[in-house]
Amino acid sequence: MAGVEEKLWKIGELAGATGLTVRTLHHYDEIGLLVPSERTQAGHRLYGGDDVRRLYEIRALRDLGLPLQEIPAALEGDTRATLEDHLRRVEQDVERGRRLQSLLQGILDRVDHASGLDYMEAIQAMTMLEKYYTPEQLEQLEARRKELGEEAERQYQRDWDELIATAQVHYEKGTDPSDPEMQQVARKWRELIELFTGGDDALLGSLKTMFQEEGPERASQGQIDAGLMEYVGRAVALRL
Amino acid sequence: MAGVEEKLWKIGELAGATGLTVRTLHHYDEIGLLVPSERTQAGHRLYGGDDVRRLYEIRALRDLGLPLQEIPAALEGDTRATLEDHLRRVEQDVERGRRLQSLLQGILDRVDHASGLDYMEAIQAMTMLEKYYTPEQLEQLEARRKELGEEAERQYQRDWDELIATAQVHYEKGTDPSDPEMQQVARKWRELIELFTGGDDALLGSLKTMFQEEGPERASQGQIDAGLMEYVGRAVALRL
DNA sequence: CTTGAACCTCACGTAACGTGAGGGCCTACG
DNA sequence: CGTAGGCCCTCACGTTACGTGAGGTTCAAG
Repeated sequence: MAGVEEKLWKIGELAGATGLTVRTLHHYDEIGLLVPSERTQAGHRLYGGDDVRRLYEIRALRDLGLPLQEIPAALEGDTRATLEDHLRRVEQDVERGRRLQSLLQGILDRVDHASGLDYMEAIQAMTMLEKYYTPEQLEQLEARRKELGEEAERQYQRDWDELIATAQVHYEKGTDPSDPEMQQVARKWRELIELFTGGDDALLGSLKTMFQEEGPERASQGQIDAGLMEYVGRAVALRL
Repeated sequence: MAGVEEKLWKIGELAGATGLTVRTLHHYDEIGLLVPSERTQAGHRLYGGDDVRRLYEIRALRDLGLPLQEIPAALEGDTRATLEDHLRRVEQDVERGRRLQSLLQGILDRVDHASGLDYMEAIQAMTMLEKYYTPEQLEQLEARRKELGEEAERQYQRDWDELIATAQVHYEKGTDPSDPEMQQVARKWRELIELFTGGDDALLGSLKTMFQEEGPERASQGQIDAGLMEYVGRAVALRL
């Protein structure tokens, strides 16, 4: 079959035919990914049929998100392993993205609905929540919040604000934890927590862990200090 | 309060305290993100309380994946808009990642189970499927394949291979489409397609569109050429 | 006064090209 | 036959968020 000249492509033609840019083909040449098998005397690149076929394969793998560096290996038989590795990376990326997404969503929601909370506080808060609650628990909380609606949530926030203020007053006055008024506070306290956890003991556990490890100030966004927490803790424990 | 000197941090101390590297702080200085408010005579950087607070905010926003370029805006009041934009980008990334994930998974599955299909063919095939089927339809197909199990799928492949071979023979012999033998083929053909679509008309529609726009050769991975397709089409349409 | 630690300023490398800058080659048209 | 486009060539810098030396200065302890 000598004398049968196959078509040779100039770089611009090949670029036009494949939808890639001339610069991209230059780049592939530079890094040795696709070196045209011929050049004209003037140095112009000429791509043969094998080059073109290789380019189509390169583009297919690139479009799958493979790093250019890994494409030669994939074209020489390590396809399976290369693609499996890549899939694992993609899965991890997606997972990270999802966590980030719910984190951001949580921050924006929190700033919308919580009273007087600025962005940095909301970010701190959500970051802490991500640390102590599992993704499922966070979804659970999110779901119940949506179920209750915005008004109920604002009311819930107001109830807490008021309850904490009342407790603070008793704490400063030195009211005994067993005092009926303080026990009334304690009952309401348990009730609000129950409303939050929805009776889920795992959620309650995560909440307690967070308060223990971060301390009441951070866990409550500065609403409850260590002294007040300890005082309320005693009243709640009495269960009179 | 004059004379009350607040603590000034040297770059190494600040790096150690925040978990960042000295190089990172250098970088933030270079790009103007965090310029230390003081320097010693020798040129050593000194960070004041305001600098430290700003750094914590910077780190929080950076950890949310915000580009450094957008952090100044976020720190000066455009927080909401910046975070919302960012959330949208993250959502898009996750979506792209998910599509890519199912594409890769599909390719690997296909190479595992389809007879004699190499990677480039599998990639071509999956890319084409992604073009004609909605993500939901792809999930649906995936789900049913898992439901049926590997053996059933291999059997399904063998059934098609055999049926196409038989049809090819009749096509070449010139058997009339209305011939009982060919009508037998046509019934089996309808049956296998029904098995594939599970009776879902939308799926059937996508399949037909794919065969029309890509042509039988590409859509069938080279198993069915235009002539055979037309011939079988006539036999199937008869419904004797 | 001398070290060793900590600090400084360049400056290159990373991934996959985009975007000129400055300069040859080729072909059609006047 | 000269020239104007059009296509080609080779640098080489810019992008993102730093990592990693190189080479030299300053600080704090002995």
